[in-house]
Amino acid sequence: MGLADDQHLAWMARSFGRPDYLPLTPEDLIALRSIAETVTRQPRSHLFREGDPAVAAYLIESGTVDLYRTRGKDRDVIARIGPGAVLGDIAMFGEGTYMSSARAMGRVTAFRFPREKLIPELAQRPALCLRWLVAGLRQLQDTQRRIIHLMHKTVIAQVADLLTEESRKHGEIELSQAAIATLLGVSRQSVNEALGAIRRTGAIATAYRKIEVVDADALVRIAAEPKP
Amino acid sequence: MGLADDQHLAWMARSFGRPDYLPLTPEDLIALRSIAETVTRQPRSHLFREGDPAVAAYLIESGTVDLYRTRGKDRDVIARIGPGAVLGDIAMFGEGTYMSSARAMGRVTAFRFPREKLIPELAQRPALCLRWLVAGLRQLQDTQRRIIHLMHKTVIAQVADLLTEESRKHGEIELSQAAIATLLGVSRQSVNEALGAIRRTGAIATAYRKIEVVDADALVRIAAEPKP
DNA sequence: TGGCAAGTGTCGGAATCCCGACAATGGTCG
DNA sequence: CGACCATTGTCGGGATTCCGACACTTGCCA
Repeated sequence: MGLADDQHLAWMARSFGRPDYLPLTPEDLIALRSIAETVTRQPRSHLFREGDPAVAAYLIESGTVDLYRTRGKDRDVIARIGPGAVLGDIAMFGEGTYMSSARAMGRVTAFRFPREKLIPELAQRPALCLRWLVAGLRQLQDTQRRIIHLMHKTVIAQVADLLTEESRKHGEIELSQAAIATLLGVSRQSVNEALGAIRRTGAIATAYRKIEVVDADALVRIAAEPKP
Repeated sequence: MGLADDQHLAWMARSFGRPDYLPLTPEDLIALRSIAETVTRQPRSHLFREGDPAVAAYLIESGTVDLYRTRGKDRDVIARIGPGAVLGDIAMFGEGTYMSSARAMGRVTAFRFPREKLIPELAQRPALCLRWLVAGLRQLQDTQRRIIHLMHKTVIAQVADLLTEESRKHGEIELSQAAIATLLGVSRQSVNEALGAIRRTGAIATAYRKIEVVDADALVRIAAEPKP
């Protein structure tokens, strides 16, 4: 698989993968947790690895997890997710393999839903199943809209959008320009150029491997700018 | 809403909207048909219109339906779908409005699943609901892969891919270059250029509002070509 | 302290694509 | 037949992005 393909897969995982996606209501989760296993992971250990058969879905309770794909000897971080995020569900329902690896960054606690337990539970509780279906489709629709907004926009707008999103989730942004480029499926140089342009507007401040959002509103405006 | 936005919406509808998407097994459909209304539409009449509240999903039994969006006085055909296609389900589950209009081209027969009947049915039959869920997510995954393949490719490869797909569905292709451009979210001139390039390879023959696939294999090869 | 790997900033050329404009041709309807 | 609209084919300018290359900075570790 070529480099370009991996870039696109990373882009996809960011756009489609559902970091911080909580498809169910608290009541649903309570029902679900009766069949969940509680798992704890020490830093730098894996929840699952890319290519493993997807036998379970996970719900992060606490801690931070990196989703990444392996390319040769490098790791491309696709997304950094936190509490409330559900991961692995698409691959699990699709009876395929995980599309990325999930590694605990700090100490992580999570709920693990094994497929052989989750499927019967859903089959027994139609309301739960139906809700999961509806939530999933709604999320799909939102994702569609999001992609439209992004895909034919200038690199500057894409970067601004990503920064807005990341800063909302984790305050300060610790991503290298190369990582941002991977997430967006563009070249590193373009990201550099875009960051420079945004910095000149005063919306952000950049440092080594760190970006600080100074003016969030300005950032949103930049992200919304059309391409003409 | 700007022109560019509409282009992207059209692109989305083609990529995400599920023309010719049959998520369920024949057994499932038999169960579903007990709650379906059979509807018949004369040529040029509508199944639903863009913006209508999405109160039902449809399964095409026979005939051809155009999905289009209205832009000012023009109609942008998003997709032309045939028997087996399910439409309107995402909007229906999401409790929103239809994102495009559906108009019968020839005489059309279809099954109509009203929301207030379908939801209880799914709630009563967990297996059916679960299967819909799994099928939907699997389709989502396929779509993701497909988009990755398409999105950072040359216009020529995109056009070749579209032609391959269309010819498989409806033998001969009756689309104007402007329509193709809308479907792909690119400019008409680029489509013209791409068609010319493909024609020169001998893979297709073009005529007024009609394209004939001469060498399907060559077309697939062109669609797979990377961008370097 | 001195490398060394990782990350950043910048340049210029090449490729792709968009956009506006215009001419030429096909189909339709009075 | 003739007017008229839709469609196709083509051109050139301009904008954006990719790519390879290189110098510089930062953080880490022996």
